[in-house]
Amino acid sequence: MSRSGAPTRAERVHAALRADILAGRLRPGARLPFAELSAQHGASMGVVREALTRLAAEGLAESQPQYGFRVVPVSVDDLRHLTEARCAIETLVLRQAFAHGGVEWESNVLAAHHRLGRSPQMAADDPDRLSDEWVSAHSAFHLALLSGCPNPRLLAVAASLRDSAELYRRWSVPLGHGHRDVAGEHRAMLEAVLAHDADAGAAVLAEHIQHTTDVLLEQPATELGDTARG
Amino acid sequence: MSRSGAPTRAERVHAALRADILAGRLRPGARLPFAELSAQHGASMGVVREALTRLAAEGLAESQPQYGFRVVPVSVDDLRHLTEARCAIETLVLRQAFAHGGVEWESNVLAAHHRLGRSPQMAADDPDRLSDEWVSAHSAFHLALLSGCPNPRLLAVAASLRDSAELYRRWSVPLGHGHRDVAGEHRAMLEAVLAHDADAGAAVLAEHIQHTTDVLLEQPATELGDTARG
DNA sequence: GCAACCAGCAATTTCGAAATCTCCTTGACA
DNA sequence: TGTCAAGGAGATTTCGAAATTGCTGGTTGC
Repeated sequence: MSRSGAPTRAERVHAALRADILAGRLRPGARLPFAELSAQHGASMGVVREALTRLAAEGLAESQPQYGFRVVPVSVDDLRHLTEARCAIETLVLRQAFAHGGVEWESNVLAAHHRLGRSPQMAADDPDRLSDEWVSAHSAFHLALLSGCPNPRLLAVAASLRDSAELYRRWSVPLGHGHRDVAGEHRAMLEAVLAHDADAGAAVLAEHIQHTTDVLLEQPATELGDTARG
Repeated sequence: MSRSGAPTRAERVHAALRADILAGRLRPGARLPFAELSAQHGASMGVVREALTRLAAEGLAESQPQYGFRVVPVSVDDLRHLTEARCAIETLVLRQAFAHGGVEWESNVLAAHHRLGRSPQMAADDPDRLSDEWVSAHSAFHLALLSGCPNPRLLAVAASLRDSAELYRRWSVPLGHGHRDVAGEHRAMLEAVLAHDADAGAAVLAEHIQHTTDVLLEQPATELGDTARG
């Protein structure tokens, strides 16, 4: 959005709020009152309004006229739809990456995988929560996978869907802790890339996405239900 | 975004600006100065700012910090990428519509096609410009086609890409006037729907999308070039 | 003659308060 | 006792001006 070295105040608030939502510090469905956010981020209400407007357009918040903004609520149906959309579109993008990606793409994937493998998955202070470092590395690995696709439009769509999924993923991984081999799935993707096997890569990626959702859907409904309305 | 009966001022300005851009009244690359827009729409700069922020997030405008907003520029490369993305994603959505759409879907497509057929394609006052009525009916027909897909996430992605394409379509159709049988392509899609032939429907849709782009790309480069920088 | 610097201007960005609307509480009435 | 209406509190929405930033034109020095 901007390449200048002087980020506007609205951009900073936007980034901070976005991080808060993606990290789960702001619960889905929670209201986002102007006064509180203004004081918290040291900006006027107009600035906060712009940041929230951007978040709403990105699908991370929603606006109800004359009532304010709230973090976008989660729901089982939306998770199903989102998962289906990601399986379809991310595999599509990955196949284009296989078709057009060169040595540089492979190198980036390899590097991102290495960094991911060296990151501790769980936070040091809370073994039930993902570490920020791992989340960052995980996101970077998947982005590296997709970024071999030469079409920025398709890349943007895939990235946007991944962002929305981050809301759900935050709760999925702790729940499925121990029941699955996430690192193995990532390794399988890396091997498919190095072997130039697009079919295998797409299959593993689709399974990877679906698996994360399955873990969450197998949980009692309360896990998703009681956070939907804050 | 809102279902309340009281649209905020920002929403009205947003809708007006969006219509202006999609209709071509605001050229791609043109600056969008606050003072002028404020006076023109009778709203304060803060309101205009929110409207522009939304447009930027939708991909119809772009923001340059400390420099203001401009209508998103067009380019040959972006048109190619956008076309490829639409062919891939819209056919994907259409196939889901075939798989899950019922009688209601078929009826809606039939009705939208009828309305499209009854709309005059070119504006009465200017035979080189599309009529607003036809543009609206055309958009509604394609949306009806896609809306058989039960996945709102996929539908939203497809609709967003169609919006971006509207910027280019505005110039494509007058140029290709006479060289192609748009009505015939639409009829072929309708017949595929009524015959439950997903493969045929997807093929015709992809061809339809690609054809519109080909017409535009065959034109001298000036047509796209001199509007990119206003 | 050319490049760099400085002042002035125009535009965006930011702010805080006034206006408007919604929701909740309180009270009265059937 | 339940229902409805009016009032008040809190929030969002809107506005206009001040502050900041980037650009333009003229001037000075080499």
